[in-house]
Amino acid sequence: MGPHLARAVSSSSVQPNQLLPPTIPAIQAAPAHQTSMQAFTDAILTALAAETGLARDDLNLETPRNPELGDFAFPCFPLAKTLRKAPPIIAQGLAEGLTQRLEGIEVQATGPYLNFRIDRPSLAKSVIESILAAGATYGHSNQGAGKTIVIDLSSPNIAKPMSVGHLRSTVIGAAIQRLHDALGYTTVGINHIGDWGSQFGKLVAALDRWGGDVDLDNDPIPTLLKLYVRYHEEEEGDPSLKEAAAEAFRELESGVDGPVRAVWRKMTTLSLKEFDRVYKRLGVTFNEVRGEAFYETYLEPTVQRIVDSGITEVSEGALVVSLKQFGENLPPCILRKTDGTTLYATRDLAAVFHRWELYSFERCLYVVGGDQRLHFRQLKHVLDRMGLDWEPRMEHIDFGMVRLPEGKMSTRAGKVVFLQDVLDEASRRATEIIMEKNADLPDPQAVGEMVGVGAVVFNDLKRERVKDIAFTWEEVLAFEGDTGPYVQYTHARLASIRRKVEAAGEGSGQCDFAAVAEESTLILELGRFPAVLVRAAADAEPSLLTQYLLGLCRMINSWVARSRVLGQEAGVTSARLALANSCKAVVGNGLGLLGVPAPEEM
RNA sequence: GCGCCCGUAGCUCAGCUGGAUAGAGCACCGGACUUCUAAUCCGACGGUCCCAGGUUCGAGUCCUGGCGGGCGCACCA
Repeated sequence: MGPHLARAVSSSSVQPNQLLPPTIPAIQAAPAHQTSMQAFTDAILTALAAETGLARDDLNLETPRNPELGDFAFPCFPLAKTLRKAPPIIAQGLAEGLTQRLEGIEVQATGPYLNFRIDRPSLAKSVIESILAAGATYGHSNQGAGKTIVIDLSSPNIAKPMSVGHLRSTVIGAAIQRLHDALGYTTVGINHIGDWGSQFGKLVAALDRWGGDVDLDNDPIPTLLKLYVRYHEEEEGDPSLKEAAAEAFRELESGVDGPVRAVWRKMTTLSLKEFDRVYKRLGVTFNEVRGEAFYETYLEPTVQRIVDSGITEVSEGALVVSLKQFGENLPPCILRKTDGTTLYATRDLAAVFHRWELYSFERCLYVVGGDQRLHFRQLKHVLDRMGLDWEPRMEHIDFGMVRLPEGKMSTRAGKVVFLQDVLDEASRRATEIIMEKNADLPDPQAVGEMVGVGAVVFNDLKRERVKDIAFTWEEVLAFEGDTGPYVQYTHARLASIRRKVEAAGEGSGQCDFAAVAEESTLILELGRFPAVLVRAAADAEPSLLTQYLLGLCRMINSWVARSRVLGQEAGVTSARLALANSCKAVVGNGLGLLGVPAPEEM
């Protein structure tokens, strides 16, 4: 079980504005063992360094496209210049010396490449044993020990239902957090709730005017949404509404704890309660759930601090930081409007200062849509102008928009797909399929929820973050091919194999690793898992993991279709079971990090 | 108008931070369930890697300029 699951507090028990401790890395963090694969690559690199006289860090191994050629390859092109020889000659020349230095690794020069092939049985033994020894922590490490990663994720606006668009920040952010947890970082997941701003003036004013007609306690969010839309519409013909909304926000921001604030507080509480139901289904928890309102008391000091740094100016009545030096057409960052109230940017600056002071983070990742690139660029430029050297640690982890085939989603215009509906439908469809395919399964509803929600989550994490997604029901409800259920199914089959073999009393003897030695592409892929996690975390790119799992499962299913575990010679069954269990561990760990449930049966 | 992001098979996407013959899934076609889950597997089909230059021993990958799509451009969040 990953450290992230050890987080003591779930969002469902969190009150707004409550400060909670960050996650603490597990005491018996993943063993600092060198992964099996690194042992081999290290040996090769050391030998190469010795043979060429070059620094190890300058040498790079790659994987041959064609696995027949070898397990690892070293292209000799870069050496051609310094050695003044043709790459194939160099490869030829190095091969002999390397062969002598490397035991159990075959070296072959193929044209300009040096190809390395690890002795099959030792590869199988080494990788499988190291996976089974690490179990649920295989791929984990403590490389991030002592470093804190702050992740700003999900961040819905209260009084609005979550759309499929909100899923992305939540699911991508949560995966990034789990990846860092697995690598031993201390992580702080912050849900920065949008509960502040002039839009809430409108809502308060709307409730003030028509609140008597509606029942807020029952189905609060759609009710609030309707009020908001109505206010927007009627505002056109009645300018007094606009003034009433502005007045309400001014009162809200003035800090007076009067009726306006009471209404606002009620909206917030009701909305958070609704959101928690979705978070629970997604298996997402936060270390801090904080509204923008939390930073209320930090706004003045923040503005003052920026003013004191001498970079502000008054332009057209507003207090701004000019960013002209970063681009002629770059708009300034506005800290305070003409009427004295603050903006989104002001609150985000207050938040990032607060986070820096609290955590001295290694990175502070904002998992926010790509439509806000300019906003984050501006914030970073402000930090830069203030001369803060930690500015590069603030990163906008942007992602593509979810669009409908007919265009951009708009809650106000009713062109929107609600997350709740997607999860419900996916869960229902999955349950239906289960009852049809696996009638004996005890709790089809529960498993259907795992598979349905898993499909939706996996689908969102499948492609590169920055790519836009055109929402189609057909795609989120796909359960075959490159989908979450495909990976879950692979896991369930492996679990089934283990159950059957154990029930038959087989597979407990000595492993004959030669029996699985030829599955080297699969085994090499299993060995790559730790490196995938490292890269996915560094790039804040969960799709590296989803894509890896899809490829791995293709190999696994192909192998399972070809070889049978049960009923072989004892050493063979044991070895195959060990391989199956290794596969199950990797798939299970991978799914866990993505936040996709890994059912034992489906 | 300016800026940022994206452009790979009919569709949705990979392509390991410049390397060997560009790979999957979906769709379509053909095959495999008396044996550990057929949400699977095996096979066939499918490509001017948007276009034009440039850098390099080598470019889908880097640079420049176009084209197409998306997003954004001071008192919204």
